[in-house]
Amino acid sequence: MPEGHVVHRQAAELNKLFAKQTVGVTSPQGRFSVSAKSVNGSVLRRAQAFGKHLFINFENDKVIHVHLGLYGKWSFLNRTPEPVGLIRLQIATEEFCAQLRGPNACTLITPGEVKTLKAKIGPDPIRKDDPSIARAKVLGSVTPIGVLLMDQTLFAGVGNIYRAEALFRAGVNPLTPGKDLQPDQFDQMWSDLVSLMKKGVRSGRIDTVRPEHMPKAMKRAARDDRHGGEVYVYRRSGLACFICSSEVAESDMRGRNLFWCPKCQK
DNA sequence: GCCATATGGAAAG
DNA sequence: TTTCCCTATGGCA
Repeated sequence: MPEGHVVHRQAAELNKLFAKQTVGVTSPQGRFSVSAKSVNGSVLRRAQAFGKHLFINFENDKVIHVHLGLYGKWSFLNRTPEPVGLIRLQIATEEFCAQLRGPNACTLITPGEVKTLKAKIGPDPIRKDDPSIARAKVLGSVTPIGVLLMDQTLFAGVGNIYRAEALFRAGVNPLTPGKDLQPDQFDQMWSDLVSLMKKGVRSGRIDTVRPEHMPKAMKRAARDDRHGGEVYVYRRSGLACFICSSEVAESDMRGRNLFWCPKCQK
């Protein structure tokens, strides 16, 4: 259940363990067996992340495309254990093993399909992509910025946590139409996402609380910590805002949980 | 044991 | 706009 920073870490981990090596590729669960066979025993060239999409390149132009969706998960091990649970894809050498469970997508695709997919992925803050086209679309859109931030053609790799936190840090109400944003506000949020998400790649956590607010954040209830970092509003509904002490709000936005501070984000 | 929930996205209606 | 998919986990009987 990752956002973009985790996918970039997973690509790096796959490269560290397997790049340029001959690997065993299997599908203990069976659902990916036919495709796994076609790359089993071949050389894994490299893995790369674009937003939340992962591409694992093998020799002979074979590519496995993985998207974790809500439930997908990678495990990295320094041995190959007996399969536990439903393992869609397993990549292994004598030394290391990577296991993939519950992905939204795990398919063998052609170079043409890679191209089509990549063309649909918007600028990724972690890749330092140029956001100017997305910027123009956002600043001309009547759609709420809270919805736009989840649009992967505009902000690749941003998920529900980074959305909530970037909006909070910018002091922007999620319902604000894109066209009502000041251009400065877009630029500030974009550069904020770049630094927050790159920090996330380094640490493997989502930490968004500024140093001056950390004392309050450290006193939070344990239940807020499920995502593994320190945040202002994500999953903190009903609790006191670290800045103004009013209750953090929660609602549904296009089928996803939305968190924000009604006072700090007018 | 059963049920609700989750950092997502595509397909169906 | 709603439904569906995929899996693991935590809370509660």
